Order: sequence, then C-alpha cells, then structure tokens
Amino acid sequence: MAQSDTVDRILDAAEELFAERGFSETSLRMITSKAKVNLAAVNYHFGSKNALIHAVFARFLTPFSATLETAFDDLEERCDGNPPTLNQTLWALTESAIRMPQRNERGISIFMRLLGLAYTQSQGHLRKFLEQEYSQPFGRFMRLLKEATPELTAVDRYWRIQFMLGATAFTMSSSDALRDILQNKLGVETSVQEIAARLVPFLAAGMQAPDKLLTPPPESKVSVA
Amino acid sequence: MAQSDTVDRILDAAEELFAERGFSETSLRMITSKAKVNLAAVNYHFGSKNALIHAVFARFLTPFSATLETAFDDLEERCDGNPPTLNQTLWALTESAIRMPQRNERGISIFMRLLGLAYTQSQGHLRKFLEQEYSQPFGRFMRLLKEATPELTAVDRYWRIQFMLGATAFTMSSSDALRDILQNKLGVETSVQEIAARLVPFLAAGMQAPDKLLTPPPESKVSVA
DNA sequence: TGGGTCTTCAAACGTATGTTTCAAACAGAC
DNA sequence: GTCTGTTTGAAACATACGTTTGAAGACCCA
Repeated sequence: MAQSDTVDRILDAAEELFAERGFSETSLRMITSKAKVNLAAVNYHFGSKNALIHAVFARFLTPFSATLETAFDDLEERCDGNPPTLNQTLWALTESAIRMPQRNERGISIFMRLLGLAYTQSQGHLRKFLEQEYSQPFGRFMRLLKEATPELTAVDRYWRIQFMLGATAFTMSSSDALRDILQNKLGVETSVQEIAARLVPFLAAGMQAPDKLLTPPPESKVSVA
Repeated sequence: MAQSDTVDRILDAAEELFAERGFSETSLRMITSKAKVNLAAVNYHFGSKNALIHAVFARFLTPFSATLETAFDDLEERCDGNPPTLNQTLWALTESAIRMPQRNERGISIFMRLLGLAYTQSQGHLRKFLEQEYSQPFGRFMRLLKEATPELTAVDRYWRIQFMLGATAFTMSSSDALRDILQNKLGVETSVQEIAARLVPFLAAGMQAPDKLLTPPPESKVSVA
C-alpha cells in the first residue's frame, strides 16, 4: 500500500511533467516535489531516471498493446480471410487508443504527447526499450498496412507510412496546444476523438494518393530545365 | 576576419550538434570544442546559449524567408488574379527549401531537422523568437492555403494544415535516419528531393480528402451503439 | 514484544552545466 | 612604436543535476 502509493505518485507526476516539458528538461527534483515524495525514492524504486522513463511508458503501453492485439484479432475475424481495409486498420488503432481506460480526462493527450516525444526526442535508450518491448503489435500493424495497400510499391508504402506517423505523432503530441489555439482563433472546442476523426480520413487519402509521377511540380523553373 | 571566422565556426558546430542531439542535450562545451574555439567565445559573441540558438535559426531562416517571398511573388504573378492551386503553393514552398544555397550536402537535412526540433522541443523562447521574426511569410503561406482550399471549413482547414505540418516536420527532421533505414531494408537510395516529390502528393491528397463525415468508423462497437 | 525487512528521509557526493572574470594577445590608426 | 579597442584564453563562479549514503522510521510476522 505505502509502496504502491509512492510508486504511483511518482509515475503520475513524471508522466505529466514529461508530457509537458520533455525528458531532459524535467529533473527528478521537479518530479519528486510534484509527487510530494523524497528525492531518493525515484532511485530506490526505479533505479535511475532512464528506468523511470521506461516505467512511465510501460504503464500505459502494455495495456494498450494488449487492447490493440485484441482489436486486430476482432478485425481479422470479422473480415474472415480477406485482408482488412486501410480505413478499418487505421480505425482499429485509433479506437484502441481512444477507448483505453484513462486515469483522468487529460489521459489521452498525455498518452499521445508521450508517444510523440518518444518518436522525436532522440533518446536512444527509450527507442531501444520500446523496440524490444513492443515490436510485436507494431510489426502486426505494419503487416496489416501492407496488406491493405497492395497497389503501392514497397518504397512508396515506406515513405507514406512515415508521413502518416509524422502527422499523427506531431498532431497528437501538441494536441493540447493546438486545441487551445483553435479555441482562441475560432472559438471552437475540440475533443481528442474529433481530432482523430479528422486525422484518419486525411491519412487514408494521403496513403491512397495517386502515384507521385502523376503530380509533378507544375510549370516551374525546375521541371522546365 | 578573425571575428567572423570564430562566429561562423561556432554557428556551424552549433547547427550540426543541435540538429543531431537537440538543444538542451547539447552543451556549450560540446559546441566550442567541436568548433575549436574557447568556451567564453559563445557568451562573448552571442551573449547566451539561447541567443546562439536564435542566431543559428536566423542564419538560415532569414535568407529562406526572402527566397520564399519571391517564390510566392512569382507564383501569384504567374496566376495573375486567380489564387494559386494547392499543388502550386506546396511546390513553391518545397522548391524554395530545396533550392536554398547549402553550406554542404547535409544542409537540407539539418535545415529540416532544426525546423522540426523548433516545432517539437518545447523551447518557449525559440517559439516566441520565430513567431515575431518570421510571422510574415508564414502568414502569407497560410493565406495561400486558405485560398487554395475554399471548399474546406475553417476548422477542417486548420486541422489538416496541422497534419501537413506534422508529416513534413517529422519526416524531414528524421530524413537522414529514415533514408538509412530504407537503404538497409530495401537497398534503395533516396535524395531529399525525392522525399519531397513523394510528400507533396501525399499532403495534397490528404488536404483534399472527402469530408470526415463521409468516412466514419466502419461497423464497430462505437458507431453501432 | 521483538527482530528483520522494506521504505523514507536529510544530507552529501561528484559531475556537468551556463556564465563571468580578468589578464594576455592581437588588430589597426596615428 | 605606442596607444585603443577588440578578441581570445585559462580559470573560476554559482548552480543544478542524477545518484549514493547511512541513519531513522514504518511495517509485518513470529
């Protein structure tokens, strides 16, 4: 009880601060004082700051990857035999993320922001940790994408997947800020669910765009030369 | 001569290290030792580490924004009266970036990566600096996008622009790594120009995707309930 | 109640950071 | 050649960091 309380308080504080400020910009002292916990508790319970970062990710990524696996199972069963479509695959992922049990209303934003940070902040140890812990659902998602876009060459698919990941990671990682901006500019409230509902069609359309050769630069100095 | 040599050496080293490792992960000592320059030189010439970051951005962003303005001038002149299309606008931006005079062959990658970092690393001072220095070309780009997509609602356009920025910033900011991965996986070499040639159609297609209501989640627990 | 383990705490450790200091070296003008 | 302002240099500054220490406290089962 006492232990898990301290551990959870540290994880909660770390999660929030990491999402707000990034990893290297967040010190253990910030975390422990926000968690109202002694500084040494982090090293006692987790061993190091890097291990704490891993624990923060594991806490939401492990249940998420389980949810995702069953969502993919359901999807493939429903399609029995036929490969799921691109839209179905993207929605399976999106819904798994959205429907995850949240600790609080900002849960999804934090979750997304941390994923985005993991992708962009060049923390070698984190990338290695995520790769060896969660390669299975990631690989399965990639396989589904491949089967859903048989018309693409491997190279085209590779780059378009990167574009999709980028659009998602960036948007979600700053979704709070972007929502605030929109609120100020147009007076519109937006939920994470609505962002996802706009993102998925954008990604699907980009993924299925006509071949690059069909839309070269218009009459310009480059193509004329 | 002596001064500008030291200043440039600092800027070169800082640019490269910032692009490689991020801002807070790069110390002044790393920079000065890579530049073969005394530690105090940074504070002497720039005043502070933050000011150095600003200088790094200003060195490539100022000529770039000039190039971009004339590219937009050319484009609008060629279209006389009519608003440029989405493709034309995106290509004007892309070509301005690609055709910038580079200090070396990695110039574009560094340029892109720094822009991506500016977007993701939550460096308040940097965002403020960029906003007040380069709001004009950015605003003009936004205006062109708006005129090129009159069919979109303001809210839809807002989000789709964020998706575009995300896909671009992310891809370009890790373009070196992504190119290496592709080289290892499929044995394919890719230039930054080719990435751009694939990215623009992806973005244009996403931007012009059918309305979000037309592609709701397929038959799933959510939409059924 | 006592003994052993797990947990907390205040304090200190060593290292790295951004910044400052001030004397030495240098430049160009007279 | 000397003087003036600019630039470099080695060293130190204060501060913040992640981590370790060892004693005090809390807890649980015998």
